[in-house]
Amino acid sequence: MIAKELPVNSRTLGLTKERLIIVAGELFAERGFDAVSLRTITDKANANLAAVNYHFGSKQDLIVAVVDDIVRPVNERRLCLLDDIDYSRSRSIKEIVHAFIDPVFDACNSESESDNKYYKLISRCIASRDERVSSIIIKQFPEVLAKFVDAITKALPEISSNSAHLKVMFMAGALAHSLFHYESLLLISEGRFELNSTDVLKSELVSFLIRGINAS
Amino acid sequence: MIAKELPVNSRTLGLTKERLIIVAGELFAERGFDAVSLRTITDKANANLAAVNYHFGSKQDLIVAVVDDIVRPVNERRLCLLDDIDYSRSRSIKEIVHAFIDPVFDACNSESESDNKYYKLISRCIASRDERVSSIIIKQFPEVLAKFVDAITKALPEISSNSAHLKVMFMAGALAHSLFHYESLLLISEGRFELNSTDVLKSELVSFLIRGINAS
DNA sequence: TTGTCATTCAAACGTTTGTTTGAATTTCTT
DNA sequence: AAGAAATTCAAACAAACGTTTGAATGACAA
Repeated sequence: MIAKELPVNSRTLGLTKERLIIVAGELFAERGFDAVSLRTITDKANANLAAVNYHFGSKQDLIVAVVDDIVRPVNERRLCLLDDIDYSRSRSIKEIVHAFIDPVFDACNSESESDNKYYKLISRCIASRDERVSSIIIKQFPEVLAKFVDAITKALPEISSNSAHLKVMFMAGALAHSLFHYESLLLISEGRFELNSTDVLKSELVSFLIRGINAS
Repeated sequence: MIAKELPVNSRTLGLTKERLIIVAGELFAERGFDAVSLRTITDKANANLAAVNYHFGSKQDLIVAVVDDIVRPVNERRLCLLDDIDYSRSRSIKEIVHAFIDPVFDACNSESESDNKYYKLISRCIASRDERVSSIIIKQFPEVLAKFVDAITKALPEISSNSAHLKVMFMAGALAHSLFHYESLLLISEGRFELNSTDVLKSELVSFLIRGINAS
């Protein structure tokens, strides 16, 4: 009843399961976790309705699988980049910001398909206002938060722990918000805003955050 | 069938209607617009289930009423503060940031009751990832966005329109994110973060944004 | 008081939701 | 080829949802 171990044959290994994760990710990104029904997912994935419960156990477990697959490698890469920082240099704040930002953009760009879909999905994860999603994030985030707070404190010994905590939160908010509403900004600005590449967004964001974090 | 004009008697004017808006606001803030059912709202408001459809027409119209009542005065106050800025002074960026931030904190503090509930609700509005909500916001936001972009451009003539647009978005993201996750930061940080007053949050946020926007 | 309107109420409606079931089918092992 | 395991499938389930209905209740004017 509950999903067993991995399938036996590698040729058909998780074909349906993988399709479900991909399609669910796209739909969750565009409409949100609540607004997408299992029937919508399974229809688009050419799978049977019961496939979700067979492979994942429940819709909640599908959400966990989708979110975890996205957030975990990003956070691991963040901590990896953070370890390489030399705090004796004056550019350490810049490196801290990049350690936080780069893995997200890299993950998005590595997904050739579905373009901005992935940006929206990952931003839904970062800034989720949904208990069922943030409960997944919250398991990984304490370590990430603590290490970035430590990093900022090392780079800026004069600021308080509270201030460092808040700076990380401001950084996460600016990142998630711009990733998610980046597309609609094109519409809202009524033609006065144009952006052909996320590289511009990223560089603007990085310089914004570097200066912001350096604020006393 | 659909709600008519204002009730006749001022003594009973909108009593149930007002209770519904207040209770709905609290519940929407805490759990989100989707996760709260009409039955939950009407139960807590000591009203009949049909009261929502009678007074507002539909759940969507209730959401519109709740969101609009919160966002409209904030945006009006923002534009008002923006008009008073003298761009010949060097502190104009600081005033722009305050024009964007202050109305939100003022609105939250004016609500004596339900404390951080109001912060979460308004942050759900600012950074809503729900089409049905953002469609309400999007009606007011183009004007607000355009005027803040103009203000930033006046204060920093050397930056591009794209850059100004992005700075507004970064500002909104940092604001919304910190307002919403401010409470959970106390838990995530595992005791290493303490904040007894939102004044500290606000001042840290303001200085963060001022420096960030001044980034070239 | 009578009549009219606004409001409340209990009950039911039709839909959609996630989930479960048991048989059919496919896949792989022996 | 035969049997076992994994997977797919159509169908149904129970629960929750927003909405509607029509009668009951209240308030107020004539």
